[in-house]
Amino acid sequence: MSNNNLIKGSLQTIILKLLEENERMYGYEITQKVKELTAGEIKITEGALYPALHKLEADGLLTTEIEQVDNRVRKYYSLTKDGQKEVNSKMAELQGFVENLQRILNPTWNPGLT
Amino acid sequence: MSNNNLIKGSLQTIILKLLEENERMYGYEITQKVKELTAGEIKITEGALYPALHKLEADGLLTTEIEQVDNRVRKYYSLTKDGQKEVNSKMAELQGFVENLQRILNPTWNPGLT
DNA sequence: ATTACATGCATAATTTTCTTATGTATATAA
DNA sequence: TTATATACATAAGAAAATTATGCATGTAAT
Repeated sequence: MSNNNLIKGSLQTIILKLLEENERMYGYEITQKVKELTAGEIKITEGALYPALHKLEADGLLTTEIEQVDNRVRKYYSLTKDGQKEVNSKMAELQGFVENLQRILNPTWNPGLT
Repeated sequence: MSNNNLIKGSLQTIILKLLEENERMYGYEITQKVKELTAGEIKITEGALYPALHKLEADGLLTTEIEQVDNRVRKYYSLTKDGQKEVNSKMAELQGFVENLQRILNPTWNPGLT
C-alpha cells in the first residue's frame, strides 16, 4: 500500500468535503468512500477517523443522528451551518497549499493549466 | 500567513527535491528559496528544518560540508547516491498522494489534464 | 465448531512531525 | 541600543497520525 502518512492535516477537509457532497454519512461509509475514490490507495484508519469526527462535532461543524440498521448502530454525520461555511475555507486552504507545493516541486508547472 | 500545518510529511520531499535541482544548499538558503517560490506563503521554520536535515543526513541521504563565509558558518548539504535515488520515489509518492487527494476533493478533476 | 472477514462503533498508548521558544554568534540599519 | 537579517542548533509542547485493543453483529469458509 502507498503512503498514507501524508494525509496529516487534510483529513478534516476530506471529511467536510465528502459531507458537503453527500448530505449525511456514517464513519465506516467514509472510509469505504475514500478507499473507492482512490482505488484502495488511501485507507482512513479508525484511530484517525473517529477522533477527527468527534472533534469536528465538538467544534460545532457536524451534527449526528444515531440509527439502528440491521441490528447495528450507525452514527450519521452531517454539516451544520458553520460546517458548510468551513468547507469552503478549508478547501481553499488545502488547494492553495497544493499549488504552493507544485511551485516548489514542479518548477515548470503552470497553475493556469490545471 | 496561510496554514503551514498541511506540510506535515512533505518537508523531506521538499528538501530532497530542492537539492536535486541545486547541487548544494545550506539551511537558511532552503527557507529563503521556499519563501521565494511561494510568494511568502510557506515559511519553513528552523525548528522543523534543522531536525529534518539532520535526520536525512543520519539516514545517509545527505552529506555536509561546513564553510566559513563572511565570518559566518554555513553548513552545505548535498545529495548522496542514496539521496538521488530517494528523490524519485519520494516525489512519486507525494504526487500520487496529491492525485488521490484531488480524486477525493475534486470529483470532476481529470488527472490527464495536468 | 471455529476461524476469518466484513460491518460498525470507540479509546488508549505510542510515534511522527510539526510549532513555539530559546540560545549562540555576527553584521547592519534605524 | 533596538530591530532586523543571516546562520546554526535544541528543547518543550501540541497536533495528528499509527497501531493495538475492545465490544458487538452477521456471514462465509474450513
